[in-house]
Amino acid sequence: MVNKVILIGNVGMDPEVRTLEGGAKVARIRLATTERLFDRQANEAKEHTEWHTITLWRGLADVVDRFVRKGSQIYVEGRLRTREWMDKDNNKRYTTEILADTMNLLGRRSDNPASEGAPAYGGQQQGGYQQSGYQQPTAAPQPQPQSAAPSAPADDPDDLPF
Amino acid sequence: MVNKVILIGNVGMDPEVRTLEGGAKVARIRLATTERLFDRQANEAKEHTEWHTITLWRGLADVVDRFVRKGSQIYVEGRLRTREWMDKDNNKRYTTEILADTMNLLGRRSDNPASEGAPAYGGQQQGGYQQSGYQQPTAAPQPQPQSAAPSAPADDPDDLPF
Amino acid sequence: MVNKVILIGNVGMDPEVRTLEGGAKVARIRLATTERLFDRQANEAKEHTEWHTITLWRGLADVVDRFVRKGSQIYVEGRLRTREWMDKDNNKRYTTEILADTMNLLGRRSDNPASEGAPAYGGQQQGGYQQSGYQQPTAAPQPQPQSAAPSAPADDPDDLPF
Amino acid sequence: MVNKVILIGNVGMDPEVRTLEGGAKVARIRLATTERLFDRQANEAKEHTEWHTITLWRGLADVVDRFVRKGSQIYVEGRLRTREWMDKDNNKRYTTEILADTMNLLGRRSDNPASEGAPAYGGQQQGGYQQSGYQQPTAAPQPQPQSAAPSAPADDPDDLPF
DNA sequence: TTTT
DNA sequence: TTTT
Repeated sequence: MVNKVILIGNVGMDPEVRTLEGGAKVARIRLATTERLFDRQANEAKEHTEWHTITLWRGLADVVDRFVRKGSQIYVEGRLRTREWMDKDNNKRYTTEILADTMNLLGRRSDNPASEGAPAYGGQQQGGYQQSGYQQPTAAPQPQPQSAAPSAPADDPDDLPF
Repeated sequence: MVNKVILIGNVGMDPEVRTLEGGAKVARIRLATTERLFDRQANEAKEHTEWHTITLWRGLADVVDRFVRKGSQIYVEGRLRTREWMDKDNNKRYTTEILADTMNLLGRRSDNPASEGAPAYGGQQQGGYQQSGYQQPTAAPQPQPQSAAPSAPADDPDDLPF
Repeated sequence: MVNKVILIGNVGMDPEVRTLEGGAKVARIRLATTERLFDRQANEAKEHTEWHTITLWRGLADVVDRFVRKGSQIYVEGRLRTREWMDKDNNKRYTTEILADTMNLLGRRSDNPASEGAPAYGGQQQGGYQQSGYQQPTAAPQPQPQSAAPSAPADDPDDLPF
Repeated sequence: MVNKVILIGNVGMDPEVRTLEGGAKVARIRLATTERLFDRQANEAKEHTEWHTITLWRGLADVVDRFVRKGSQIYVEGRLRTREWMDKDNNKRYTTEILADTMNLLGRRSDNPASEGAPAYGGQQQGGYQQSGYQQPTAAPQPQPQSAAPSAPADDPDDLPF
């Protein structure tokens, strides 16, 4: 009932972005998360880097296309998805990936490798808002770097009848 | 940029549910989460119960109305929201609540206090599916107990061009 | 930097539990999370069940051993871990699992398949506390069902100097 | 049973850090999370900034003391905690805060307002490791900027008996 | 009170 | 005010 993944890490290589025949955009990212852990056997600190494959569709793929590069630090929220495929020897193989529901660019805009020589954004306010999700198929054109689309209904807490 | 709350606990009293003039439904729940912690000063285990106020709108409020009762065990995902209000002495006061984005009933259906004398659901499979969110304004009628609405687009991993 | 998985689902088969030569206990669980999604192509609702493999060590493995069975509904918080192994044809293969940091049994105690014919717990209060984590190597003997160990320091908010 | 808050935002002012008589360090941070939402009534996009008060103890307070400043972008994982207090008119008042379990500095080191004129860290690699938690009272000296302490036991997946 |  |  709940299948949630939350990652913060650095992108290992420039993302792959494709457009399907039907017009849907898909992006794939390799993301590294590094943790320190203590090796009980060796009685010493070690570091472990885990590499994640993340798939992003439509609006999120578009944000990736425009703003994510090798080295970008990002936040991803999504779900685990195991795909089944056949290898060259016709053996069933499984690959586990993260299907993204939300993505945010982290750090300052100047951190972003994609900001070098990037489109000017005409000095606009550009929002800096960074929540994005699949929930917004009707997302307006997205001039903001680091952003996909509005995320939530504005149910006014002042209206509360309690 | 990220404001996320994840709670699992027990409902302290029957929820309040209201319908606004405009027709929108709102529900309010008091949820208890209990944790054990170790009191360093006293050198003994203690228990702390935290009480949360959760606001749920529209489809989620409807699920609450039908299936959540005092004693229900639920999963809630949402955001922190601090409301400002004036007390009787005209002092500014603040109240922090959780605005729910998702809610799930936990446990077996028979656990659910709302299941006593509940509508029969015609012996249907009932799925046990429990994801629900505000993202689905177009949610079909929801025959499932423990559920609000479909949660996600079915981007087919088999279509992946990678 | 952040590699977090949060799952709520049902256990697909009785867990495997082993004790290593060094004395450490390990458990492995297969957990199903089911979500409903809407198939855009077919224009119809579908259901997807994702199967997760979860590894739990020491105290958590012990709780699994005693209280988790096929059918149990559990909450798991952990990290993604990809293991590399060689298949029979000497090909490098990868398997992605969840290394658990926390586990909770959900629902009422009577829901728990392990509660049938279970040890009596001497009519004790039994706590019902369900937070558990690897952080507590010094966990006291754990008489509580559904529990591993205290989870948190009791830094007293009343002591706050702010 | 589960009371979890995950925040990513910007620090609104320099943190307050205190040392209690017993020697424990405590820090307090005001953190802003901004989200865009769509106002259904006004039919227009709006922005909402939520301000959170975060309390951090011991090792985390120390990291805050050394590396967090007004403007820092941070990741915080913690729990909701409502404190009761008396106002000047002897009325019971409640304040909800986040008690941090983990904190990470985000962005590149050069982003960090605390890095200006900061201690040199001996030209070291700086690691970029940022997991930190209360779980590690025995943390070794922490030469890394952006870090508190090792986070996890290194249960070796290669040892798995499955 | 932050950031974009 | 819940639950164990």
